[in-house]
Amino acid sequence: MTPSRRAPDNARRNESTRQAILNAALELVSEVGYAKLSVEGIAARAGAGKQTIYRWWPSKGAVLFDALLALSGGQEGETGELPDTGDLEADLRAVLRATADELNDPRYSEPMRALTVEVLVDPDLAADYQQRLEEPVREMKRRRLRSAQDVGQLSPGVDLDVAVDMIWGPVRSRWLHRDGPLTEEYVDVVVRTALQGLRAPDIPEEALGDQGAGRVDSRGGDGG
Amino acid sequence: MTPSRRAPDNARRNESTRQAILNAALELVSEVGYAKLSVEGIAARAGAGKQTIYRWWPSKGAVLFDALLALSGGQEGETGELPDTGDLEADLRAVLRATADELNDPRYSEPMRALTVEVLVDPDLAADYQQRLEEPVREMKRRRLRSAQDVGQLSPGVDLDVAVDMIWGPVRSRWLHRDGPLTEEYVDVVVRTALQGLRAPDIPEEALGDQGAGRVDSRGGDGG
Amino acid sequence: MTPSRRAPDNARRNESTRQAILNAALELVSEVGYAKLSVEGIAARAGAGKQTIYRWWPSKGAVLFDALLALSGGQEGETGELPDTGDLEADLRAVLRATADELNDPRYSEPMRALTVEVLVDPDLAADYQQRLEEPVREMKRRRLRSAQDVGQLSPGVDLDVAVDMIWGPVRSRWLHRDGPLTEEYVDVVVRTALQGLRAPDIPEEALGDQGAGRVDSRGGDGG
Amino acid sequence: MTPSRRAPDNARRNESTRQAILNAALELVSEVGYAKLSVEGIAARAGAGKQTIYRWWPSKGAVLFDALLALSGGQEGETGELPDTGDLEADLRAVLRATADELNDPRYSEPMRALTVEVLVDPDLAADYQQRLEEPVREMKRRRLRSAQDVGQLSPGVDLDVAVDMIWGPVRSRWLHRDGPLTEEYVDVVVRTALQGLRAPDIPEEALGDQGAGRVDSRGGDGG
DNA sequence: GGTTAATCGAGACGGTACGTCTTGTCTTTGA
DNA sequence: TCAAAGACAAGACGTACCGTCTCGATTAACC
Repeated sequence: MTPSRRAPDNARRNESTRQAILNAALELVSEVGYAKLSVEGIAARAGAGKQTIYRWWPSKGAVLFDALLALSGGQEGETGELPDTGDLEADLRAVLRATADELNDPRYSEPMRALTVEVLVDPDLAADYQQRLEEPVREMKRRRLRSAQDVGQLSPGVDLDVAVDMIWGPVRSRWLHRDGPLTEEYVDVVVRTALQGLRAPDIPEEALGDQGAGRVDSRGGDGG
Repeated sequence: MTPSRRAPDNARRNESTRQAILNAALELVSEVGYAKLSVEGIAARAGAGKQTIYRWWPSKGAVLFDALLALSGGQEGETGELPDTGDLEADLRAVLRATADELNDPRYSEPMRALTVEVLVDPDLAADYQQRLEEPVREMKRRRLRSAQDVGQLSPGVDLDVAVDMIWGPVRSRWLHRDGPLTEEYVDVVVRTALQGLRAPDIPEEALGDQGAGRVDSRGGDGG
Repeated sequence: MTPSRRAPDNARRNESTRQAILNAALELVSEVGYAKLSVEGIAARAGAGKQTIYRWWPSKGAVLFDALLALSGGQEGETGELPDTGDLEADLRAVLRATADELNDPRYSEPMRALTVEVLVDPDLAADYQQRLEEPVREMKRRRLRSAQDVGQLSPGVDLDVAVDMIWGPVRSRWLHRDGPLTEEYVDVVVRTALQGLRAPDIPEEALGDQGAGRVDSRGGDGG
Repeated sequence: MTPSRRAPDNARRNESTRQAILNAALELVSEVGYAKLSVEGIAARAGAGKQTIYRWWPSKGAVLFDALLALSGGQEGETGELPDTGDLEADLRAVLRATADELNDPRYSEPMRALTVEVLVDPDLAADYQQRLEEPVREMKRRRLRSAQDVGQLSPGVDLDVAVDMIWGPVRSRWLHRDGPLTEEYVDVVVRTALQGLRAPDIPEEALGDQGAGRVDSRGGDGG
């Protein structure tokens, strides 16, 4: 895109100030929570002027978004791939356990929850989020499921977006709404159930390995 | 509970003022959105004093919660039951279609989204919400699923909370995050998949009745 | 005047806060000068909210005006009279010496200079100043001079506004522009010189040529 | 003066940019008034960088001062002389009528008022103004009055600075404070009245009591 | 039925943060 | 090698709401 007449000139941007602002945003959101996060506070903590923030970001949500992206090291377009060992269930289990670990770490989880909530509320931010994070990630998930269809581990008639919803939806939901703890057992059961259905007879215990019983205590104290 | 020294005396409460405040809150949240909803604005619209609001509600989220409860006509404890015709899949289909209809009506949906988001963010409100709405409803869902287990329509080993997550989670998630439209086809596929699993071979078309193909176009324009 | 719907209700005004604001304004204008005087600073020093200032005054100049009025103890309409011992020159000398004393006291002089300058620059404030201070004082001066005309100490043909300008103009000018020190000697000479000019009998009309009468309508519309 | 280490090298100065800046300052001060005049605005209008202004002028007041000097065509030191036809009153009348004409022209008057006010408020600018404009002009006025003393049109005992104040003070005051219109009649009356006072023979010393001599040292260090 | 205590509309108050504006300095870039 | 362009830290502007706090003026309950 040709830089428009009014758009700030990215080349002149002070990178160290940008870093200071993103760090300040992350620190403050951890310390005081998103509701009490303020542009003034970020600027003060970063030793920056407020105008410098307003020059480059449209809202505090956008600052936090960039801060989290930088934290995940995730470079813009770079999506990567989900693991594909040929065993869909095992791969999904690994992926979701890793996700659960991240979501159980408050340093990452609390800012992430704040951002997620802000995205629900700010349509401009939502568009950005959708384009730069949500859609690439969802496509990555679809690719892994398509590959599973190719090798007959997933019904060929299944809509891949529905499949993504069935597998990742419950975990995201439980995390976001704090419906219960995100344990390894929980994600394992979700993966297995999504793939086999609730109606299916229980898998014999011996087939489960050390993942424990098919029935887990999935509800309990939140701890938070 | 004995009324404490400080608690306001419910008996003296002016009911018409209460109604005016709840109505004003609903109107304003539709007109300007939750972010721009303010206690001052509600008071002005309702022709009430700010103190009158602060006397009876701890936050604007709490006002909105009461407003939505009143809107749903739902009286406090009264839970009701999910339909139980003996056919679990048909019953769930009916329930979720009705839910989808509600969530597709912006008059109900937008304030509801606002409240849901506020609950994610305000722990005090969350506790109230959990106790007065979330838990009773979840128990109602669990009861229906338990009944299905009793008649062998659901695997006996399944954790009922996980089951609730598998069935309602994807729909709630898709609605809240605006991942795609909440069509009848979508909820039907979710119900069927949750019960049968993604791995299962496609159900023969003739068995589906007029619900259409097993594969639906579940993604597309949001419509909202 | 009936209080208009939107005007703040003076009865509810917190008098001690008002005093604190006026004091803070006076202190700050002495300490940092008018240019660096800020509404924020006044509010902070007074322990008041900014809105409280904006509720009651339209500008920092207006605050300072009220502060100086309060300082002079001058109650709104109450004008008082200049001394009238029967000796115009002696009376004027006494009055101007007292004025010079005030203007030589920086505690009064510096805020006064700031206000005077602001009046030159802010038309809204100027109107207020004109009505509440300037005009009543000028009328008081005119009254004293009129009385001198009655007893033959001032030429009957002299325009009283010109006379006021001739007597007080040089002093005000020298003070405001810091053209030199305001000593007793200076004001004495100004009084004597002005009166020698003003005391003289009218020049015969025929000697004036076409410059018109000795008495001109020297006051009137400003013309913008 | 030898250019100090820090002073910009005048030889390298871009004259057309300097002109553009002075013109922009004059235009803007007419359009928006001094209060809303900003260095940014001048730079933008002149197509110059802000730094170019800050390099050559210490403040926006200094820019305006130079702009007005350039407008009056007045070259730095060049003072000129007041007319001297031998008739003091006629000469003063002519000079003050011309002054009044200038002050009645808003194109000149409004920037001039702005500058005058700024001089009252900015000591650095005041020093410059005093040295480059005020004092040379006052000396010019003194010269004319001294010449009048020599031919007996002005009392020999009169302090020339007081005389200048008596003649020009009321006009400057009336203009600056918008006390009334600056008509030909007004300036004529001021001149006549002032001269009648100043022309009079000195009052015998013994009549003055202890107020001291008729001639006072009315000028001197400001002390501030 | 009169007393009395709480609620009500209203809105001032001390605050915090907003998003904008300007200042004066520093940095990059293009001619 | 200079000047335009403009990013930057700083901080005031005037506005919007926050949640608390008086005010009188109704109510409503209890004597």
